[in-house]
Amino acid sequence: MAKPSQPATRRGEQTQQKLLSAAEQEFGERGFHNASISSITSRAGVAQGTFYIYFASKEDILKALVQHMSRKMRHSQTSAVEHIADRLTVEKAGLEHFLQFSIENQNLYKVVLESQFIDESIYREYYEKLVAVYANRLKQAQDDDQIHRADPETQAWILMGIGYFLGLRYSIWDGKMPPEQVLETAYDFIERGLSPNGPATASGR
Amino acid sequence: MAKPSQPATRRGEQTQQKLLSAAEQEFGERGFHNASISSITSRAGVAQGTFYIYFASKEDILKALVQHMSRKMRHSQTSAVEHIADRLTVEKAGLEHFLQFSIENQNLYKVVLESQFIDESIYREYYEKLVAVYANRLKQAQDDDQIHRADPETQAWILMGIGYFLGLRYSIWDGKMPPEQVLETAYDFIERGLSPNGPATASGR
Amino acid sequence: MAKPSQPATRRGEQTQQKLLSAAEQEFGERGFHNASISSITSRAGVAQGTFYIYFASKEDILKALVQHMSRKMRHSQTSAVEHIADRLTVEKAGLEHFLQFSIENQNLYKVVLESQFIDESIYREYYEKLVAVYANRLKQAQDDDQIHRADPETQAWILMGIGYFLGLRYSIWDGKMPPEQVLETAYDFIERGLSPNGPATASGR
Amino acid sequence: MAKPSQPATRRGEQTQQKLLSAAEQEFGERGFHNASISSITSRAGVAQGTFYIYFASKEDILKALVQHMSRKMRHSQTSAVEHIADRLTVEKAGLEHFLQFSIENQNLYKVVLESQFIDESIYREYYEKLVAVYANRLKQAQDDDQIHRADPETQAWILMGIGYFLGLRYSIWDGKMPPEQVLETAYDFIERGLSPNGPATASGR
DNA sequence: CATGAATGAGGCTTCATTCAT
DNA sequence: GATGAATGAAGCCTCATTCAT
Repeated sequence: MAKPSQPATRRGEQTQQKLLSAAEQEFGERGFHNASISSITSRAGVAQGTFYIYFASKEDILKALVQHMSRKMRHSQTSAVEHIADRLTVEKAGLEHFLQFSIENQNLYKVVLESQFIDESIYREYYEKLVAVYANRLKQAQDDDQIHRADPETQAWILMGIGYFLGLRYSIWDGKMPPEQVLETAYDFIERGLSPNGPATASGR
Repeated sequence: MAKPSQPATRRGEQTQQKLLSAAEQEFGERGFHNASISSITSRAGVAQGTFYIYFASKEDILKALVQHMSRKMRHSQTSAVEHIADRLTVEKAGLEHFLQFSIENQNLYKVVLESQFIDESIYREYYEKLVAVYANRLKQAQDDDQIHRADPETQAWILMGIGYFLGLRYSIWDGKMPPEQVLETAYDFIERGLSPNGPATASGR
Repeated sequence: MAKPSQPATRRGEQTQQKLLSAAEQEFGERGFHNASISSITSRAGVAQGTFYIYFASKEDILKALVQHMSRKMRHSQTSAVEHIADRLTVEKAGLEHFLQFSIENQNLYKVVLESQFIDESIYREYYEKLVAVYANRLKQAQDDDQIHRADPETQAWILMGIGYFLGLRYSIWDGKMPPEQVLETAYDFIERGLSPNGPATASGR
Repeated sequence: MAKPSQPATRRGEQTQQKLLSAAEQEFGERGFHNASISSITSRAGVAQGTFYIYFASKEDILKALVQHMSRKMRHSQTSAVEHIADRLTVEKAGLEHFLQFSIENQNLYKVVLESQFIDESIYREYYEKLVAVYANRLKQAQDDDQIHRADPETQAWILMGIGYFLGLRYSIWDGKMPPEQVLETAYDFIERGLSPNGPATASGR
């Protein structure tokens, strides 16, 4: 019942890694509920019982996977844009990078999405941490007057929403980057939405 | 195995309805996989076997539910905005309406979201039909020069993405409409993103 | 519970007939246990409940089918050979006729064979009645010194056994009459086995 | 879904054996369809789930049983007659041995018979392998001019047919060897049918 | 006579988890 | 650390039969 201890030996570490990789594939391909521990151990080439040396339960390994993806995604985002000076460009690059990352980590990404139906808290945590990264970036940009001033957290959810659906539609369903015109439209939308100079509309808020 | 036939009597129709409502609650509250047919039939006040007179399987009733929600959502969207003349206002109203609708139909909405992990095709169908509604609306607005000219389908996915995450964050997680400042930011973003007059940005496209 | 009464009207008679034919097909094609009453009624074009107007249970209609086959088979055998004078020829013709009959009544025949695993008594009755026909025929032939004198009932079981396996192998499995050389060998074996003049063997019994 | 692997330990082997014996009894006594896995496992003294460690399904264990019987029967036949020199005597001894064997292995034998209605292919395989043993024996006898020359495979089906019905009638239904006069008649029939010296019949083929 | 909705018991099968070796 | 046999609860689904209309 107690959380299994961390591996003490190199061999143990390898076994744990094999289990994580196997679970990533199994969950990604068949979904959490259709996945079975025995499939995971068999993919990993270990006996069923071995699983419980490293993970307390099926949900436990899911959580580990989501948290792993959480770190990976945030690092990926950060390192992808940290060298870009222009803040508007940053957000467009962030989207592109996210789409690329989704393609390359399809299984892990699906695991994250599905986690909301297994344990909402790990899913919320994932997005709340990610939103924090975005919101922070946006807040700074606002302070530097490089983007439009508004609630940065909401801006972050919006950007994630855009990425989410474009990612679903293209990265997950089609397995490839969106066509040029789609990216154009998306970049354009983001640029307009975030640009510090509002549109000269009559209703001009 | 044969697809259950449609009810031939009034009584049958009522039973089928009771099952659909019961499934909506059960799936919404416990999720598809934790839901059990016996819970559904017991909520509906019928015997377990009765379920299979009307639905071929657990997945079959899920599909029926998603398709029901699909129609309901599209009608709701359409009728909510059809009397609004200004096209930019339409899209903002559409978002607000969507968020309200999500709160009022939480269970059904969760069923839709989860369906992607049970049968991707019904989930895709749901969103592709919905996107068509939006894209059509946007295309016309473009033709009337009331919104910015760009790929209307992508604009539709973007708007849905914004609604999706705001809906998840507030309607589903918090069960209420987002606070004023969030809506403000979202409306603002949409208005800027769609406004026919581009923002006078330095990077000016 | 009580045996359903015989149909009183012409319409009822037709419905009963439709059910019997449907059951013959259904049982023959899918086997007794995989057959379902609802399939039978649906083949017959009547409602499920109608079945129980004519038959007390699933086993009841099986019994009716076997008894029908029993009469049909015995009539067929009798009428096929009654005009043949030579008693040895009769038995060879009986075999040929049986094989032909098995092909033409495959479904019914399979029903008979399977009945032994549903209700042994109806199966026994079927074969005991059939053996009586054969044994009677053989007894008379012996009395006329036209075949070898031995226990006629055993001779009957033997002839049925030969027919049974040849029927299984060719009529049921292959759906056609055995090749010439097989029939030759079988006729020859029967002729030798039954001929009034024993073989001139050393052990000559 | 994956085919259960063979037991890796002695304990596993024993459990598998217990399940096979339990199934033999259960199927033999109640028939395949009335038999239940839970009855089998309870007879074997293991939990229900244990069954599926060793067999993929109810049909799978049936198949294992039929194949087991197939080997047992063929070995039994072979070893029972291999020391007999006279080929006619061999076939008569083969029949007697078969009848005895059927009594001693009633349950297993019933399982074989019923298998034809569960999976025809395993039933066919059973008889085709058995026929091969007989046909081979008969072919050699013909080559040695010890029996009548004819299609040996057909002769084999005929001998099996004789055994089949006598076995059904006496071993299975009555549970004992046929009375003397029945055996006499059968032996006589076989001897005449197979004897190298044809009967001096008028129609003399 | 006929309908078809309803029943509810029963069975097969899966699988996360435990534990003795 | 690792194994793999064993558990047993739980769930989906089928189907013969009944009955009100």
